Amino acid sequence: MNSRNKKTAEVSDGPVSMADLAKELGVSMTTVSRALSDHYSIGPATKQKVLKLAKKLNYQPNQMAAALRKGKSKLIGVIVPYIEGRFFPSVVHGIETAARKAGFSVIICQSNEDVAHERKNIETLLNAQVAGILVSLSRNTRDFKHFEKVQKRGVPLVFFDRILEGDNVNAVVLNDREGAYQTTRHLLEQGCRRVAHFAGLQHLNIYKNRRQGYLDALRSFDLPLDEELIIYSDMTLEQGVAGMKQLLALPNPPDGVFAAGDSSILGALQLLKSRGIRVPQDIALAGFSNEGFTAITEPMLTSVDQRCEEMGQATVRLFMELVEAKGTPFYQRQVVLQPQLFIRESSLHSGKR
Amino acid sequence: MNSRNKKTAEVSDGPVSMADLAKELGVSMTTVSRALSDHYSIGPATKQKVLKLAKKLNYQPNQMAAALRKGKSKLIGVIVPYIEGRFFPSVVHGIETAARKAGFSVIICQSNEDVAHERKNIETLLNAQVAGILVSLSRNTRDFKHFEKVQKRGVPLVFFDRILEGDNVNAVVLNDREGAYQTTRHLLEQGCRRVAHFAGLQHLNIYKNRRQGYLDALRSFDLPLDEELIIYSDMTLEQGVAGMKQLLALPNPPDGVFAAGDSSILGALQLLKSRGIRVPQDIALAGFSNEGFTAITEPMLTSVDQRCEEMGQATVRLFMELVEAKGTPFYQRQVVLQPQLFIRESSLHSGKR
DNA sequence: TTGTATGCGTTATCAA
DNA sequence: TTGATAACGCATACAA
Repeated sequence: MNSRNKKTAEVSDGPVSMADLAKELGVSMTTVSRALSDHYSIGPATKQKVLKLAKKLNYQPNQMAAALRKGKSKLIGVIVPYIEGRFFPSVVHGIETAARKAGFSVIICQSNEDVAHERKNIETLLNAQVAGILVSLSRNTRDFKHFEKVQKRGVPLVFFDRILEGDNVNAVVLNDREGAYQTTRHLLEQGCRRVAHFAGLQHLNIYKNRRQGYLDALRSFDLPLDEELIIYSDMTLEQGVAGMKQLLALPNPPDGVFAAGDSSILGALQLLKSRGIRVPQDIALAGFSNEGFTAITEPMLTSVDQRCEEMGQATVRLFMELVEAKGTPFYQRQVVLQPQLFIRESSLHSGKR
Repeated sequence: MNSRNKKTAEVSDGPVSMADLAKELGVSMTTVSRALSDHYSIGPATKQKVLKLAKKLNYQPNQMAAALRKGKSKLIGVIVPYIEGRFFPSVVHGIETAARKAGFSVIICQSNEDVAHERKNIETLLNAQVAGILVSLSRNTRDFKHFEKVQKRGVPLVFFDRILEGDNVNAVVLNDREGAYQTTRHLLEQGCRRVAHFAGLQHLNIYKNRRQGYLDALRSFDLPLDEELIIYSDMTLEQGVAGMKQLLALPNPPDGVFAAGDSSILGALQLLKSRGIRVPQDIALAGFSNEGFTAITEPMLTSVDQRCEEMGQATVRLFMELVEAKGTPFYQRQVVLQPQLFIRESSLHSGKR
């Protein structure tokens, strides 16, 4: 016998189970289960009866039990390097919104830019029986090993933004190359002839591609590549300051800078202002990410928007496709979002150069 | 018989269960369970044996099963109005970090500033058998009803930042009143004598308390309260612009503004600059939240830091206390964090006024 | 169309 | 110190 006495019409709180409904109605649990899950073989009358009582008693399915039984929960695991700045919070926002619409909840994990954390996160999420894992790689992730376990278990895996290229994976990315190309071309079209580039870690797809786009644009203008105009760093604000100093110290300084990140271009702007160098007249600037502050600085900073929300939504959508394509063994898809260039004062001038 | 054949020394992927370990070692599941959960009644020898094999076979406990059995998972539910700007992402960052350290994962929910969503979030989290719920209220939450179910179920509930006052709840808040008091006093000490206030929705504790702090400071300087100097709004940037216009149109405009939010003070700054009014010489400004952009504007904006990270950590810590105080029926605690005023150019002047 | 019985992987109760 | 066994709540194969 059960420890708590079975409720009849009695108002008792605590979760109502399918067994409770079955007992109350004098039917089997199977019937209740079928009614609730909209199964095909069930009489419309019984179904209504069950649903009505379920509503009346405020029945709430125990997700854990269902998950245990099915080996899959209604949880989606998300791994991001961190939750700060504009990009990741916005993507997570998009993911959460889209996931909830599809009936999933979202578990958040941070890798703290560390592959060891990332590995642990994977374990955690698999133990939680998540229905899928969405991940943007930590900066020091360089191989795919810890993700193989996920695939072996048949858990849908979607990468976004920071991915390992070359591998056949499902991913949602921004067309970083195109964004960088457009931005650099824009600077050239404004009259710049020596455009420098603040580049990020080149093993990350996003920074590699942004550099490529920069190079593409130079080539399209038949301009030579000058390696001393490319400064590699983590692109913090401080490194932007330092990079700009370095560029100004060149015998032939640039007349424009395209940075693969906004913080560094902000640093550059601050340095230039402190030295009385005019932006954009003397040196034009453009960044990447469309951070909130780009519309606040003076002059306002030209930058590339990464479609954070859309990326989150697209990632969930791709996950859903994987869930539905269950049968298809090697469903593979890459979604590429188009960046949007926001042209602001820092790169606009009246074409005197 | 099982569908998949029991592994012996065979290398087979797929999760290893306690039963697998038991079979392999020729002991009972109970023993394995005890060894793994560090139970007291188990021989050190057997324990080691079990742990060793567990490590070797990379045993991973199925959290769902444990959760189902115990009625509680290792998941913490977090409900925030949205995941954007500086505050909520940072708090979530702090929560996630602290929670993971304690062995919990975090499920994120957004209420989208809507109490109906908030109700749904509660249901979702309860169905997921979360071990606790941490919540910062939506702006239109005005009663406590939907949280009673949580308490009835004995699920620890901690509010942070935006709370319902008066009720006996567990909460972590910033001392908003003190922060506002310090900031306003600072403006007064700088020589301001007519300080205006951009106030937020007064049914929210945070904005009510910030207004109180403002009033406290005026009183401490024996200054009269002039209601036309208090502008109520949602404190967006646009409303900051509009509010500033309204203040300038007064027969006797203010010489300082303290805003309960940074966006609105930014709006004010932009308007003042566009009209050639000097900040801080003509009008001094100070905001609240210490948003990233406050250190970027010209002049840089004085603002109050809300200790986002600490708030997240403190909230998790309070949750953990509740878990441990399981026995104590009416454990109640409020944690109050001290704000930190960052004084920047927008409020500093050489004391000529 | 409905019901019976079993198992998902743990933990807890009781007995040995 | 150990083990056998029964739940937790749900979903499904199979029988009726």
